[in-house]
Amino acid sequence: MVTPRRFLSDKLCPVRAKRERRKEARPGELIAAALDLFVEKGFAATRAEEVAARAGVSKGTLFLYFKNKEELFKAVVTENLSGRFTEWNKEFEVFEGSTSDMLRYCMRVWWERVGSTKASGLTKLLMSEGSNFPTLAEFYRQEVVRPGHALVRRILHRGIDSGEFAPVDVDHAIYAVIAPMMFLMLWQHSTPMCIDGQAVLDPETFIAVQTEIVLRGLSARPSA
Amino acid sequence: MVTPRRFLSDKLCPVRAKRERRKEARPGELIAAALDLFVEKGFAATRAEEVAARAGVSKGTLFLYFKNKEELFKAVVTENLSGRFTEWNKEFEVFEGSTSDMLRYCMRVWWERVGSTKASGLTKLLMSEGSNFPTLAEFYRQEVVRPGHALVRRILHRGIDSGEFAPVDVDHAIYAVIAPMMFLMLWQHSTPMCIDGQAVLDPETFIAVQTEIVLRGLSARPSA
Amino acid sequence: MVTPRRFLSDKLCPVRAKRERRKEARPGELIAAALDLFVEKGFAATRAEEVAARAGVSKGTLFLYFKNKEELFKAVVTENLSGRFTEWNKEFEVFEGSTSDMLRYCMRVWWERVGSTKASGLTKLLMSEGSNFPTLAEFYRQEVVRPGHALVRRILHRGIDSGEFAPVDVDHAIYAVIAPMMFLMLWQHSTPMCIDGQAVLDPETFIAVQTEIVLRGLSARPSA
Amino acid sequence: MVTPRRFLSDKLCPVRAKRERRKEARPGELIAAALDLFVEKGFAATRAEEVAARAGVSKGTLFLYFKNKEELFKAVVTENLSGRFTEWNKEFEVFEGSTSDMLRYCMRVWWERVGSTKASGLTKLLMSEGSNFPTLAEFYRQEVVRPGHALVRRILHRGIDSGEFAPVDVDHAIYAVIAPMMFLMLWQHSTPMCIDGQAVLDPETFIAVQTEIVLRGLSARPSA
DNA sequence: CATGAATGAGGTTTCATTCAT
DNA sequence: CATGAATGAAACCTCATTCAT
Repeated sequence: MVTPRRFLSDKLCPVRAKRERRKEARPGELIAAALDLFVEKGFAATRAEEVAARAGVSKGTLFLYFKNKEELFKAVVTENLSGRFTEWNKEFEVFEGSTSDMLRYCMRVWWERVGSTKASGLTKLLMSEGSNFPTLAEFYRQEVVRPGHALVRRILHRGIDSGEFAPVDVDHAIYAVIAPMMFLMLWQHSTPMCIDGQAVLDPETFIAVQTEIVLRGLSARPSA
Repeated sequence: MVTPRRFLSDKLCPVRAKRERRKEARPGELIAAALDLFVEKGFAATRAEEVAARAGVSKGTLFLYFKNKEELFKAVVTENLSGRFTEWNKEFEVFEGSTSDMLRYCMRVWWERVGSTKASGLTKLLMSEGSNFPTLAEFYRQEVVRPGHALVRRILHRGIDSGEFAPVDVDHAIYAVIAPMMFLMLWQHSTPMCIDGQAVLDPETFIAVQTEIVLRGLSARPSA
Repeated sequence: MVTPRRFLSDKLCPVRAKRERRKEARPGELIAAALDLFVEKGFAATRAEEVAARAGVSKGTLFLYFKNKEELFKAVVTENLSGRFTEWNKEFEVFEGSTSDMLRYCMRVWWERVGSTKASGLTKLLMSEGSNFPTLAEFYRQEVVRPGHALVRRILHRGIDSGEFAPVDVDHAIYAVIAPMMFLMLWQHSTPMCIDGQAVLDPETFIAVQTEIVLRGLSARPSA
Repeated sequence: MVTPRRFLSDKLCPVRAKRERRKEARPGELIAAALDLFVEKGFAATRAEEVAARAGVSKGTLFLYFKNKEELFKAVVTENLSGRFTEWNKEFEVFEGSTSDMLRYCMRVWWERVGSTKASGLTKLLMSEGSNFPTLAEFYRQEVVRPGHALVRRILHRGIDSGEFAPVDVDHAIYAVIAPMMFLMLWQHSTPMCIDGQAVLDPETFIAVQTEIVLRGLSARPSA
């Protein structure tokens, strides 16, 4: 993220200047702190100063790295969600095996890398506060929803093309795949709603079961 | 929408001054306006003055009827959610028929009277902002979650006692019933997340399908 | 500025409620305080809270009457400068006498009602800070410069049409009239530049002398 | 623009390292950049970092050469205005010819070396912001106003002593000489006030005309 | 009862200045 | 010498809540 102009002298001086190391680490630390707080309290209720404090810097420093709170939020989304789609797209390009396995793999990987992490809270945040912050909502749609849908769409097309899946309206079928993910994300970040905080839903089982249901629904050969 | 406590006396004295009737209607109008705005923008982002304006009164009047914003919110919850449990409990006490039908009826009635109304936005609100307003979260748990769970628990016990349902851990099974409701409420109030606002999920079908799935899961006689 | 809804009851109660009287007086008090401070310190250096304090109210009250600092400034300009042009235009429409006398009258009246008052500081302010606040500069151009030029232009045209003035390029001649005004305004508000604050320039003499010079310059009959 | 104090040694050692020359040029480059920005935006609105950037150095470097923004401003004034008085004083000491010609020369030279340059913006700046920065105002009075007045005063005394000028109160007459200069400086840096930015006033003509007017006014022999 | 003027704590953002490297 | 990361005081503006009328 930062152009390391001192590459040569760094070689000569392997113990990089502490200050400079911090400088490169700062954006990441701030983004991490912001992710925590945004997920915990929402966008509006998170105070810039608190993010800075959690990252161990002062108020002013935050604005040294991010023009304003919205840009900070966008960076959080980019770092934790949209930035990963290129990697995922590549994985799926080289995937060999049935499309059913591909979808299973997709769901599992999503759970491991997003659903079960704090990043899933960002989705909930957008659902709650999106209408109050149209800029953020639009950014999220462009950077996360659109590529996410595209990824799922590709899988569905692959299945249909190969004859594994019945030919359905892909644009609608997408939601059958995404709905369980959405639900899990919401559920996870709404535990305060459960009395006594009982953990009742086993997410991995839920994902597995829902995946099979969806697959059966999509299958070209109707289950007997 | 507001329980008219003086209904009878109104009948006896039909010429009651219009102004006085307005006076009695005030809290209800404020609650209705508040419901709209809370659901639309969330608790924190809703300004007291806007609620008052939508109810056609001045800012000061709002605080005449409700000590503060939190009390207003509690009134909204009471009026739209918790206040209805007594009525529902009664309905279910006199219900005759199989427990499966009872559950089907429960789900349908919930959808008609809550799920499809603005009141369902309150649940989403609590999920989003609950952690920022512990008092409200606690109030909601006591007034809505607890009686809601109790209602479902009673249905499940009835089914188990009658042999219709397999004997399961009721405290956990509750969530199987509630989860689809929760999901629908969240989904409904998060449409901005969908690209192009495609309406994809038919709520009534969703409820029906999920109900049958749950019933099959609960059934004492394993589906062949 | 405020619709007095209580006209009748005011009649019955001639000692208007103190609070309400204040309410109607507030904008004016705030504008007066703002004029003082803007002229004294400039736009950027004047703090909103200080304006409020000088008007005897708190920070928040200022923003009750003016959306933001720029709107406050615009109100100050409107109240003290642009609002007066309609009155002036009328005066000049009914003016009888030579155009030379009309111009003399114009200059004298300008000095009495603007040049010698704090309002003249606004012009200096715009000259200094206009480029930092393009919105304000544009507003001032539309609301003050344009009608001011129009007024002078009309006088010049009248003189030319009547044969008193030589036919000149009016758009340029305007500046011959305005320049002495501008200079006086700047001079007045820049006294700190004079050592020991010696008052050296007698404004009324200056205006009179400059007026005659301009008149001689405009005259149709060349001075012998 | 910067007085190269090491000029001679540079000649003796032409191969002096470029970096060192830069080092000596720094203050001058910073002062030049600061002049530009101060004149363009004013003192308060000019950001230290922007000055540094325009001079091609980092923020820290600026404060290496100038203790703070005020000292930087003083250096700008010294370099562009007060530093020149010694040179001018010398020129006038050796001036031969009538005092009228001396005054004409003075005005012309002032226009060429100050009035028409960016330095003239400093005067406008002080007029606008002087009251917000008393230290700077005082500095300017001591370093520019005082020697400027002294210069003019000497010319007037010379004329009176030689019988060319009528014996007048010199302290007041000074302003007759200075006023046109001030006006031009203000006018020049306030173009945004003109509608459509019409250039109307030809400065050199203005200076020439005003000079003659002043001379006639000062002359010992009343114009016929 | 009803009003709406007034308050002031609290949040975001800017920028001169310092100082470790 | 030079850098630029870090600081924190200060300014603008919002809004829940109070209270005189």
